[in-house]
Amino acid sequence: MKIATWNVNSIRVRLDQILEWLQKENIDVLGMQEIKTPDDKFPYNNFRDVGYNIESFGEVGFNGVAIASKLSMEDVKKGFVLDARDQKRMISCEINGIKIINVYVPNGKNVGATDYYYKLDYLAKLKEYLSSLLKSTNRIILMGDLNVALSDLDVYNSNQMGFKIGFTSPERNAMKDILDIGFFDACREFHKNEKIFSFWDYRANSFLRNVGLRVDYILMTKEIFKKAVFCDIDAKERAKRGSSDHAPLYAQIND
DNA sequence: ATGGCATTGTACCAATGA
Repeated sequence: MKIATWNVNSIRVRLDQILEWLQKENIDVLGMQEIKTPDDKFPYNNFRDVGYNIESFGEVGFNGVAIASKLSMEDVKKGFVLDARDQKRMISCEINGIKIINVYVPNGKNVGATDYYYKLDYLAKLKEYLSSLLKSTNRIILMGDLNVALSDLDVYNSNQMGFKIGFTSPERNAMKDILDIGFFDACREFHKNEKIFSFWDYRANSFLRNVGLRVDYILMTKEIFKKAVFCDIDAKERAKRGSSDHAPLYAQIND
């Protein structure tokens, strides 16, 4: 099974690029974030036409998540009590007996802002949710834009990042707490000691200068990770004209 | 130190992103 996650920054603008990539890479399951489209305007049929089941959980203007899957999705869940602002940030389903959770964690705006505490609260509640889930299954994949860079290897310049949003100690600790309850950071496991990024700002030629961050993840429980063959970031998609500011991540799991 | 760019809605600008 080939799984992927991509912060697409508008599903409507990126539709052709997404469909092309899905088919080229033969992706079975794709979690998307920042679709920026309410469900009544979601391009469902474009996905169905190329062989994907599609579920979305969107809202007007911002946020929004979706899952496209060639395999049938069971127990689709949209909206969780953990979101204090009731924004459209999480969708989950079960595919081949694996619980797949697709999440778009709040970015936090500025360190110390109310949005920052909303983000920390969200991460804490996400951990609680995953902890309770682990009592009933050890087959979980958590994918998405977690908006936190874990280590020095995940930022272009750790010296300049210490007090910036996405790299403060409380955020990184919240993320480590999630890993500590039993998740493997798949991309990092396959790229030890390597600077790898999944996001490059549109501004200041960031991509060409490789000024990036790794804030997108595929996390797997041990039960799933031991079947993983690779996990990588496809920066070629970020290089394309008119792309999202995030690149897709993809992983292969052999069953 | 700031803004740099792209997207959205209702729009000729403000809000959001990270």
